[in-house]
Amino acid sequence: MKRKITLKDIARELDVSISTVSKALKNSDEISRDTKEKIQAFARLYNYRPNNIAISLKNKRTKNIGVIIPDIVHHFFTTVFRGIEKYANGCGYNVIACISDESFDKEVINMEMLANGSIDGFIMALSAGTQLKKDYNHLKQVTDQGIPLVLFDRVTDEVACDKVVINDAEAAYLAVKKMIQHGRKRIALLTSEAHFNVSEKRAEGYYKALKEHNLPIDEELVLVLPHMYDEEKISERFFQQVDIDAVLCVNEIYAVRSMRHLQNQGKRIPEDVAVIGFTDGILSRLASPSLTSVAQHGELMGETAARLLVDRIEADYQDLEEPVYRTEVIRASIVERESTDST
Amino acid sequence: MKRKITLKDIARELDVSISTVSKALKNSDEISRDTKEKIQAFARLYNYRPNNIAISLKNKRTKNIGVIIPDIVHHFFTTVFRGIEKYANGCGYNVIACISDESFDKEVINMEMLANGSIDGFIMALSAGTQLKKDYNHLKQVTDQGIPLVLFDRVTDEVACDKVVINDAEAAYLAVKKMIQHGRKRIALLTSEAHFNVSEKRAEGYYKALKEHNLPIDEELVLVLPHMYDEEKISERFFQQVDIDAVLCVNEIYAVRSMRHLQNQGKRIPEDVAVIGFTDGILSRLASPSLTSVAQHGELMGETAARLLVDRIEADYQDLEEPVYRTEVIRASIVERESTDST
DNA sequence: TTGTAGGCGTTATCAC
DNA sequence: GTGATAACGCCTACAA
Repeated sequence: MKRKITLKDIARELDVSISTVSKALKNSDEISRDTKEKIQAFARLYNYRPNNIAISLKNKRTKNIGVIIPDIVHHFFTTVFRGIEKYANGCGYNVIACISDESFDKEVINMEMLANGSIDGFIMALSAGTQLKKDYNHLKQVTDQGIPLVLFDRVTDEVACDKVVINDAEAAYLAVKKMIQHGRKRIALLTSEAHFNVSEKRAEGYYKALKEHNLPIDEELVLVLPHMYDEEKISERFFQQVDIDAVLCVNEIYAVRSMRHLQNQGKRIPEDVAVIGFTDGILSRLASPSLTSVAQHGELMGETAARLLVDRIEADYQDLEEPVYRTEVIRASIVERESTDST
Repeated sequence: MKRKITLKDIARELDVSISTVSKALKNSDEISRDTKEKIQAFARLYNYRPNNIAISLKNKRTKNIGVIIPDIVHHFFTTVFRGIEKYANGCGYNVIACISDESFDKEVINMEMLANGSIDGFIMALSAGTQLKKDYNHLKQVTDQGIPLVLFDRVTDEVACDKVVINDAEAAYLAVKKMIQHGRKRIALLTSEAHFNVSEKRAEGYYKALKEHNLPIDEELVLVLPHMYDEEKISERFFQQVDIDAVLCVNEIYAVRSMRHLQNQGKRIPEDVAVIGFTDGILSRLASPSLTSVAQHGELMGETAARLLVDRIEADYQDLEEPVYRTEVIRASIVERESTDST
């Protein structure tokens, strides 16, 4: 087992000083050709690699990005993560991932863990717990220390930082509008509890579309599903009770499940009921009928967030004066499949 | 913007030496009560946190684990990741994630990036590219340097290290056997190219079950799907040509797609054709009919891998002599749903 | 009880 | 051309 070799080791072996070795390996022209060649050959032979940790300490930058997401099982976060990873690796950054599990406490712990020198900046989506508690002190502490932060998807106005969001309200509006234009009149909304602020935005778009087309707003047609609790049964009962000809669901899981319940009741999709979901993931593609859905372009979102962050990290050294924060909007698009009327 | 505060800052402000501060914050009883209280109060006020990087450099351990997975969009890897994260965080470790994207080159680059001091150990599943190339030098280099490595799922005998696998062959065997016992006679296998060694194992179990029950082995019934290339069309044609009463698929995507093709041909599931998939993910649960599938217990797999790794990392300091590597087998189980005959 | 000094691995500055 | 020195932030054996 050959241990890691350091500059010091090389210096000792070759009987030169550490700084000579350092310079030689950087091909500095302060060093004679002979010495450089000797040192470089030796380094290659022993597979010398500079120690990242030491470099981090010296440079006060780690080339690591901390990512905190609420959940990794949801397709959307997974694709965002992938986008971040892709862009970050391209710039020579590693991605340190933490999962808050929708919990405020875990989010705080993870942030503190990473903020003490492990990373150069954060990318995160707020956990449900945090949104519920409306306590953003851990975020403020981080930004106060001058650590760049980019929020995506689940954001808040309370924290000054760069943000990446999708035009949730508008996308929902367009989806509902599309169904209305195809003659649908009784359109249900399946959403999750309001403290997930994206759900709120999507509901907003839903209501707006109804109003604009003079359709009555019937709260009976809106189902707010509790998080992780008996969702299946509740939504099944819901569909037995309401009389509808279309549904908008705030994620693809709800949408696929809705289709199942409706089909079990003998309804045909899309003839009797049209269905649109959010998150254009694998579920939407493989469902039968395949699901029309709002693509959130998670990978692009991740790349954008990573770009904003890296920009901020690398600019930080130049101007220290009151930064102007940006909010980038990723435009969602509707992918039409079999669960809605073809145009 | 209050910058990060260091021991040195505290020492200067309070006019004591750095080591006094260090000791006081560790509550050493070398330091007088008075001094300790003064220092601790000050540290709390300014929210002092030791710099992880400096500690890593000093201790030569980072409390980071590097995880390299081929893909994060597949449900299985996601759940494994989650398991790793869970266990690791519980022991105070962070998880640095890299995605090899099934590419040998990216795998090598990621490993090198992390091996230079960023992490205390690796957990990984081999990329398809690596399995195809059969070049494991990057893994050997890592283990040679004394960095602990745990392989999971996609492993190789060529590298001496801890491993976590599932009993793939046996699970496939049991799945096929179950279908045979229900009277199925013409059982197809949908698998992926052989260099994904798990596919090979699963095929092994398939053949074994057929042989044991004296069913003819008909290569016409085995479809090897190329990776990412026209999978959909190829499998559709396959189902049009063969006459079968059951299918085993090596993942849930294949399985759900198979059901669709079969249903489109007017076949009823499970009456006409029984279907079993691997990976008991959300697709299996939400498919209609819901899919009987082989649960790989990814989260448990991740936890197990993390446990092996942490054990190894923390033992490393005691005994340096030829370690005995372990291979843990996670037992897959069959989750019965609607796509097979109920017992 | 407190402080000094050396070291972790690297780089940058400056002297020889 | 080469080398000594200091510094990044922290820890600790040892000296005072």
